[in-house]
Amino acid sequence: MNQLNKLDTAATSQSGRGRPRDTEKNAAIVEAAACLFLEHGFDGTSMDEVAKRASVSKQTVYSHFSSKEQLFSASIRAVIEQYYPDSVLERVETHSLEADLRVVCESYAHLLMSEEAMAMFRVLVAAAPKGPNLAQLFWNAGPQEMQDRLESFLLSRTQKGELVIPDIAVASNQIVCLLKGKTHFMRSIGLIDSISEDQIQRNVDNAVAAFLKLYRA
Amino acid sequence: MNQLNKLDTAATSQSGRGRPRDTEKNAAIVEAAACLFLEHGFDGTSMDEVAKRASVSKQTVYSHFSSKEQLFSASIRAVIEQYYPDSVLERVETHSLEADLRVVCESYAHLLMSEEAMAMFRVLVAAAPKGPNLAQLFWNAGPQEMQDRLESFLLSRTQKGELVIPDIAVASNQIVCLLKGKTHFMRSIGLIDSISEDQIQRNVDNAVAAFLKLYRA
DNA sequence: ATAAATATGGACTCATTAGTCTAGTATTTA
DNA sequence: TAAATACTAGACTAATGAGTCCATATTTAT
Repeated sequence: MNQLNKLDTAATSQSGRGRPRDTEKNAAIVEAAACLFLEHGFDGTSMDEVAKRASVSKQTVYSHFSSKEQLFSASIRAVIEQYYPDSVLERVETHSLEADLRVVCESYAHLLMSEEAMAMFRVLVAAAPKGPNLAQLFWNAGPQEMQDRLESFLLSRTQKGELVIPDIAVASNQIVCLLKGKTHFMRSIGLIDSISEDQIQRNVDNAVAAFLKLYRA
Repeated sequence: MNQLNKLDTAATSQSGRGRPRDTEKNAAIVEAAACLFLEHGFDGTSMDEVAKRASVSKQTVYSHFSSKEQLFSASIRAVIEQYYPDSVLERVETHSLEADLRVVCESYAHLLMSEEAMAMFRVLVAAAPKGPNLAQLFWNAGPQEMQDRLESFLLSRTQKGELVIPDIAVASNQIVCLLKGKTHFMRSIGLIDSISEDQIQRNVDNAVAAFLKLYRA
């Protein structure tokens, strides 16, 4: 299997003269590829399918992206980039600690368990042998970002004296783990293929309760 | 992709007459297949490789297993069956609650994070589209089994009055989640490819500390 | 013995798929 | 207007891999 390294450059030349590449077609290709890769994985997606879905000739695909690996990389990157976990934290109405914590947890639980996040996770698991580049990218844009915001939330509540947390990094990690529960694992291996709002709420309940018992001042 | 259903019968006929199938060859095939599937996944493993590795002709492979899917299923099943999470719980010397809990957690953390468990997880994630059969099998033999034993341990300590646990199922789940921490996730996507004893210990420390704070009488 | 089954190794079919090539058309800039 | 590049449709190459076939040898029950 090809590694997915720094060698991953854009396709062909790009000097002023001649007809420029069609950016809409480029977008269509990336969009189609992202969709197919996320649904069927790397091996399960053929370049012909991508071309067809993007309503573009196969040659055009290869004119924009030099190889399947490169298209894969670009597509996953694109998905990750547009994947802004919106910052609930800045919109939290300060009612009570518990109420706010609940809002944050609910929001994160939905994000963690979304169809898109699960699909991304599965694809990255399958792509793991191709090297850590994509995984790193995803980690920074997704989980790490989320964790940072969570930590700043916890920090502010600590400074208010509402929480007492010896190690904030550990604490925010615990929240995430508790929110996933066993559900994330079970969905990953296809043991269950959707999650009910009910189940999410149960996870949130347990996480919030446990967290408050651990760290409430 | 073929589903992996009940239709999964053994290969050909099996009536008294004629040369019987060589059970050693059968074992060699399963062994080779299991090893290759776990290392390279379903798509990444070819039947020729399996035959070669088992020192057997390709035809023999097909005489024992009617298709690649069936061989896959049989191999993974075999691995799962020989996968007895040994019962630390019955060998726990009753010192203190904390000491015993620590032993149990350490043992489970090592199991959860073992190369074999991670490989199995990755394979099952990739095989998820083939249906929940294998996932179910794995779940029952692995995580579920582990959880049951953990619950009985917690129950006995509850009955001794050392712990106060409103919902034992939830509690044992929490232990497992805390033991995995973010490490399991990161390894799944290949962001890190091995785990240090040190990191395991940190996870155990955190899990035990949190758990005792939550449930100690 | 003889029939029925397995085992071997290698050749074989057939489908899929990444990637290339060609020939013609459409755009864009110098 | 001419050179340069992009886009299209489809044919093409080359490799890979699942599954089959065959001739031959071996093992077993009747």
